[in-house]
Amino acid sequence: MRRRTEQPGLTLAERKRQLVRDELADAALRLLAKQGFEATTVDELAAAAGVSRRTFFRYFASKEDVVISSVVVVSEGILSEVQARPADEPPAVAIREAVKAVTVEDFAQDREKSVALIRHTQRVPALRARFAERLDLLRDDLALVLARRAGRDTPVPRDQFAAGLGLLAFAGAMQYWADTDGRADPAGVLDVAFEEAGQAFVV
Amino acid sequence: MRRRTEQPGLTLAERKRQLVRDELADAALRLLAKQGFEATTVDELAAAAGVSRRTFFRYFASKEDVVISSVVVVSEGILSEVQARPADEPPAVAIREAVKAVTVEDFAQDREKSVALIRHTQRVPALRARFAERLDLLRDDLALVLARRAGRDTPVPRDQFAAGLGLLAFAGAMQYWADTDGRADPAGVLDVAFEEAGQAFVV
DNA sequence: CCTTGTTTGGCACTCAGTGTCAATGATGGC
DNA sequence: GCCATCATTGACACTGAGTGCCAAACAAGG
Repeated sequence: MRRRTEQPGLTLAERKRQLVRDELADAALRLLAKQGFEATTVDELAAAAGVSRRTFFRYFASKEDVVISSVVVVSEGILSEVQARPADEPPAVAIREAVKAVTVEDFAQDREKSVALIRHTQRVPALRARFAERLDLLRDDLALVLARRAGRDTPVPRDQFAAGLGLLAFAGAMQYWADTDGRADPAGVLDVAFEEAGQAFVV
Repeated sequence: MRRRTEQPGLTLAERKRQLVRDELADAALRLLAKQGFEATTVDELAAAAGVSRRTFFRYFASKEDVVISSVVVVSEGILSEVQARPADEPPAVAIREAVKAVTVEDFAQDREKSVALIRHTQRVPALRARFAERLDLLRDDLALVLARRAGRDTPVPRDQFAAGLGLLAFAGAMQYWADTDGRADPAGVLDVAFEEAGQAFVV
């Protein structure tokens, strides 16, 4: 049976697993920057991390997933942040502040890497597609969270649209931020993006 | 050299090509309904249309494309409709009416097939992903059209958000319409969807 | 030390997607 | 009617993603 042996709440095996995952993701980013996404095979990705091809697919479901995995982490962060915010806050504010909380800490960590990642996600068609897919799935989850905040157990259209527009603002802000090479203030960019998004259909 | 031999503006070769395309798409829809998307191989798709596997890929770039191709047609329709509308019309109205013009005629044509197509596009993960991808690409194009309508030659964030929100409304309306088995009035559904979308960030 | 459960690598396989080439079949000029 | 030309097709071979399966290596606890 699994046994807790460490304080951080993770077993040794789990931390080892995370180590391999990180190594795989890092190696992927490196190779990607050097030779491009489609020109890099899974074999190379696995070899660069000192692991077999078969093992690669035990950590990531697809080649795109190595890159997109960090987006998944951010997604989950956004979801729980929104959940944690006061229920009487308007959806736009809740989403904006949730995104702010997650990304500001995350992007400042390693700006170069974040910028590179966003760039690839925009420019490589396969990655852009996967990103769109992830945002689409996240929209559903986010709509559900918004519904629950409002006391509903199933989302109404407005929940869907609020979630969707919030994520449009999020993606737009990320893109703009990457376009400034990460020099702009993330929080400020997000404020502007959400402000603009709110005006999208206003005459 | 290519010669025009018919009035409709299409050469014989082009119409033959369209015929094969349609046959392929029809066969795909049939097989899809019977055995599901992932359980159907390209070999089967090609065989069902009486064509070789290699030829299939000369008509569609991927397995998903057979299904998504009709979305591409609608996309192009929406783009040119928006372009054709008066430039002083607010973006929300222009997009709404453009979508209305394209879908109402298109969906009424073959309601059963349209509903089935939307359902598959929602339920099959691979198709849903491709749909999200297409909407994402369409958003860029639509933003550019909106920008040009307003006298800009490159989109500002608000163009992006207006395009994005409009497509959210479009997708939401399609989904709702399919959920009513195509019994609801498409134009009415679209009006409601765009109205709701406009309220997404309103307190 | 032994047992039990997990991780790993190797192998084989299916299937999507692409390049190449030779055969076929229109189409247009003569 | 005949020939040169260009597009379409099918066959073959190949790469690369993703999966199932099994046996070896490796922890961990009793």
